[in-house]
Amino acid sequence: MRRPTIVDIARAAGVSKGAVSYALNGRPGVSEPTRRRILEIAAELGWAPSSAARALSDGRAGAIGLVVDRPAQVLGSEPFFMRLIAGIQSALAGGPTALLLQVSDDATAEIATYRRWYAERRVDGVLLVDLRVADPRITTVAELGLPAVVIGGPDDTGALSCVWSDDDAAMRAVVDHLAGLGHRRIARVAGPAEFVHTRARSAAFHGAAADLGLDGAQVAHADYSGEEGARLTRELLAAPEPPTALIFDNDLMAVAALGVAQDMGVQVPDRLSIVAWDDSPLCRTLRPALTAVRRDVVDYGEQAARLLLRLVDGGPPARLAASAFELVPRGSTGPFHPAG
Amino acid sequence: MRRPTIVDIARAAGVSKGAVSYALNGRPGVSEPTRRRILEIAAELGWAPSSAARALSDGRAGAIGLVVDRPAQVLGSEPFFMRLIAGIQSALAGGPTALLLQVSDDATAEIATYRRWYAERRVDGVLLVDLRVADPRITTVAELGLPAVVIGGPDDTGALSCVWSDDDAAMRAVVDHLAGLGHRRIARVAGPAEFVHTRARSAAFHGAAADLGLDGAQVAHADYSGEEGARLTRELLAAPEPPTALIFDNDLMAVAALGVAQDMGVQVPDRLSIVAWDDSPLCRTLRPALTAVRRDVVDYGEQAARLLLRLVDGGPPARLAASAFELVPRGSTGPFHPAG
DNA sequence: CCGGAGTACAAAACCGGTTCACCGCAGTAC
DNA sequence: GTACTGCGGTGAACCGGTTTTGTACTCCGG
Repeated sequence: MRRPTIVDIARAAGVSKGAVSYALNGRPGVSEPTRRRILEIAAELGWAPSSAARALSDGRAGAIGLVVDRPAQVLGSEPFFMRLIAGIQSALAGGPTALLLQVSDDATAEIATYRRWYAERRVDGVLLVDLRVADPRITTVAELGLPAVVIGGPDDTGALSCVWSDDDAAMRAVVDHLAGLGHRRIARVAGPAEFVHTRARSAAFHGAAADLGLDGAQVAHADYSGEEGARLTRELLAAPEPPTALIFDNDLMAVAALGVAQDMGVQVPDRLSIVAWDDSPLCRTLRPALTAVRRDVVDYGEQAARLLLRLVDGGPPARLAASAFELVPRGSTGPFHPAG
Repeated sequence: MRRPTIVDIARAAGVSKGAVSYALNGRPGVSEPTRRRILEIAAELGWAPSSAARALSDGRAGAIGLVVDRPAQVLGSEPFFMRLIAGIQSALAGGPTALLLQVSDDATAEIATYRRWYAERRVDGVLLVDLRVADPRITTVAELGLPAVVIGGPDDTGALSCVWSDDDAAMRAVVDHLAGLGHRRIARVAGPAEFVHTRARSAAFHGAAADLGLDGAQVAHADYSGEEGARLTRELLAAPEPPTALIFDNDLMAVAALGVAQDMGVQVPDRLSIVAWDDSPLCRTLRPALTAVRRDVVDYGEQAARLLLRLVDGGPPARLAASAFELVPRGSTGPFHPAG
């Protein structure tokens, strides 16, 4: 049962290859009856265009690429990526474009992947996630002329298109929320400082704290692991004047903090408030449930993929703001009660 | 800066296309000096073979496909998939094969994806995950003659190759562990019954319980969400003679159980022991830390991808046992202490 | 000195599509 | 009646590789 080609269709219909191609692509050049006959035969034979042949002929790969550069361990516990991918898919669904995924282990390999994909004409464009400060990927894709959309930004993206989420506004909402509950000493346990979104949030954090006249605002950097989250929480709480509220860059570190607080006999939320970044089923499920900053990650990915498709199609570059963050207050935040 | 083709190389070297192809592929047909010259020029020009042209010519797509068919929400909170993908990647790393990923929302769409990938010659083979009872994918890929490796099994895989993990032995280890701590009434909160691995674990669970003469063994099915995990835990614990140990099919439901137990004033592990399936950073991080069943998921994916590559290369079908499960006892399991 | 084998390459066919150039024919304008 | 136009198609070139076939030349034995 060989896979049929347009030659098979042409033979069956008694026309030339070219006519079949016109008919199948809905272009002028064949009469209506002929077109119908060809389409019928194609359907009957179960024909689908060879992606390789089409790619070779029209110079389109029919695929976009995404490289995710985080350790496998971390990836597993970050709901963000899978939801992002689901969103990308929904933008691609039904269309002729597929998603090429690469999970990398270091930034150099990631760059090499982009170069290889470009050289092999495997992708028509790429999505860049986890933007770093002075990210070499920016210059690489620009140099190659490879269409790209940064998921993140809008700073430090060079001239590239991007879809960004307003971390600044979200962070201000969080700090407002905590300050409104009476907190004055707030600490942030962030991801690696090399990520642009980490810096953006830290800047927003300091800005909001300054605006509100909060004195004890401090930032500590971790690697998103529970271990480091626990360690930093312990250190912060052991200080002479410990913070009364902590803002974490992911849910896992917040979970670790919950455990540390329990070990140290610090009641949450009465003696310590906790906020997680990016809401997740886990945040909802924990006791106390975690106050979290939610955004529509699926939509985020969908918008990025859509923009990339337009870009590949020759559309103009753009810098889109994705749907806004939303603060979801839950049991892990509350007024500070010194006496427990 | 056009991407160089072998014609460019041929012109620069003053030889024919054919000679360049021979040289680049290390086949006889060109002299050593000529080969060296060609390779040098190719390197200098930064040449890489067009995947489309190669695919068209040798009938290989240079890619394998994976369809994951779970709701985006669930996917995000299951560390399994990302780690599996990381493993697949490490088998593909350095080679000429890429990974095509599809996140689907229903089984019908998944089947359609396989058919389309086959018809478009987009992939050389596929990986099947989350095997279902009487899974239509099995017959589909068999009918198409599309090389496939089932990640799961070894039952219900038809004639397909598979890489499986010994859920039976793992479950027996868990039940032994709990029985050794004195537990007699054990319940299992499982994933959907349509998954083969769910059934396998349930069968093993009942088998182990029977072997040990445990009377109160029961299984309840959920959808992996915290909500259902919480609901079923509440129901189970509200029974006249509630189980003293619960085994969950993922970590999120176990987290929910922890919360419910806390709400009901049931101490873990003194009055209730909890076991999670597939260890995760979350299990380590929680207080109490969750006793869990660990397996090397990255290796699992790597083995599956390797087997598929061999299959695509004409290798014989195989049914491989992946690296074994390991029970990791932590604070969530212990002897039953009626008096707290 | 000739036939046969082997070497090192050239030339062309092929994979399965798209697209361009051309062509016969009917209808129409003049 | 002729020239022009548009329609509906054919045939071939082309995309960038691989593979097959063909060929010029060298080396060797007899």
